[in-house]
Amino acid sequence: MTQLKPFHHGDLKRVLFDVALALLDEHGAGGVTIRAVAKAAGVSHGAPVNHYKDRRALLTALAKAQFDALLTGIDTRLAELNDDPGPGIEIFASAMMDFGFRYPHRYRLLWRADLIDHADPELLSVMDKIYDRLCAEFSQAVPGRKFDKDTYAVALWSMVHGYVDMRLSGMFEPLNDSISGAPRGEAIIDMFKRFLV
Amino acid sequence: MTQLKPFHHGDLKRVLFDVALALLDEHGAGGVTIRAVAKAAGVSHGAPVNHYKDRRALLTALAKAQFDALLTGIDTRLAELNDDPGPGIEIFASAMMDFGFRYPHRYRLLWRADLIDHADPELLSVMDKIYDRLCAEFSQAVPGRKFDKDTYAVALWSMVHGYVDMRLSGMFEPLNDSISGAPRGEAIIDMFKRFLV
DNA sequence: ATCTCTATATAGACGCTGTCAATATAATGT
DNA sequence: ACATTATATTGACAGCGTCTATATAGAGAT
Repeated sequence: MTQLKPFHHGDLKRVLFDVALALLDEHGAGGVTIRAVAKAAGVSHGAPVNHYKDRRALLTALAKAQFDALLTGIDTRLAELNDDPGPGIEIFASAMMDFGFRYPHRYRLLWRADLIDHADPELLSVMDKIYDRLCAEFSQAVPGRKFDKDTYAVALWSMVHGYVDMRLSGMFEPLNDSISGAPRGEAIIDMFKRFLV
Repeated sequence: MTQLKPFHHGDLKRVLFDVALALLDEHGAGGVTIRAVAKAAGVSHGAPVNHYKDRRALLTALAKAQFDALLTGIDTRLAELNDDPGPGIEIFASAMMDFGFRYPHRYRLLWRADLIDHADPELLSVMDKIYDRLCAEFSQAVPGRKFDKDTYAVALWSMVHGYVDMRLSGMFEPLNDSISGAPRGEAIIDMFKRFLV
C-alpha cells in the first residue's frame, strides 16, 4: 500500500513536479508540456501519466502548491499581529504583489481557468482559506464601516489582483529590474486603507 | 496598388476575422487556431497567412477591436455628462464589467500577453486612450482628494479588472445566467466612489 | 490581346503537442 | 515461486503553427 521508495525511477512524481515548476518559471505555462517535463526528468513521454493523469492535473498541482505557499506566507505574518485591520490588509496585499512580481508565470497560472481545474476540492479549499483570512481582517468592527466584510474583501482582493495582473501584461508601467512594482502598489494600498477610517 | 475588391475568395480578411471572433466566443482563445479559422472560412490552412502573418497577429487584431469597442462605448456615454467625476467612474466600471461578463472569452484575450502583442502600436494607442479617459475623470478637483489622478485611475481600473477576471475564474460566486455580476460589482463601485468624497 | 508582376490560394512537409493502446519490466503480496 | 499490481517504454494518431513549393487569378503595361 505505502511504498516508501517508489521503484523504477525514484520519486518520479516529485521530480516531475520540480521540473514542471522550473519550466513554468522559465517559459510560462505554455512551456509546461507533458513531453518537455518528461524529457527534462529523463523519462519517456508516456511515463508521467502514472502520476498526473493529464496535463491539466499537473498544472493544477502546480497551482495548488502556489496557493499553499501564499496561504502559509500570509498566516505566518498574520500570526504576529493584534486586532488592528490595517496591517493585516497590508500583509495580504504585499504578499500577493511580492509573489506576483517575483514569480509572474506562477501567479498567472493561478487564474488560467483553461489550464487548471478551479473546481478541484483541494484547490478550492486553500483559496477559501485565503479568502477567510482576508474576511477576518474586516469582520471586526472597522471605524466608520459602511459595507459588509465581503464587499471589503472582494474589493481589496480584486484591486490587488487586478493591479498585479495588469502590470504583468505591461500596463501602467513596465516591470522594473527589481522585484516590486512598489511605489504605485503601495499608494493604492494606502488609498484603500484610507477608505476604512 | 489599391484593389477595391480582393479576388479569389472575396473579402477573406474580414471573413477570417468574423469567424475567429465566433470561435473565440464559443471556445475561448485556445479554440482560435489558424487551421480551425481557415476551415470555418472554407479555405485551406495556408490561406490566412496572406492576411494575418501568424496566429499572434490574428489574435492581436481581435483584441484591438475589443478595446476599440470598449473605448467607443465609454466615449459615447461620457459625452452625455458634465464635470462630476462620480458618474464617469460608474460608466467606466460598468462598461468593463458588462463587457467582461457578456463576452468572457473576449475579455480574457485582452490580457493574454502570451497570445497577443501588447507592444503593438495600435493596441497601445487605444489602451492609452481608455486610460486617458479614466484619468480625466480624476484630474478635475475631487473633494477631499488625497492622491494623484494616476493613483486613482490605476486603483479603479485594477479593482474593476481584478473583479471581472477573478469572477471569470469562478471566484467569489459563480457567474449566473444573466449578464451581470451586478450586486457585488455595484457595491465595490459604490465603495470606491465613497472614497472620493 | 498578350505578357509580366504581384497578390492570393493550395498542398505537402516538418516538428511539435496530448493522449491512448500495447508491451515490457520491476516491485509487492501471497 | 507465482500472481498481481505499479510503473515505464514505445509507437501510433490527430491536431497544431509554420515553412516551402506550386498553382492560379487579377492588375497594369505594352
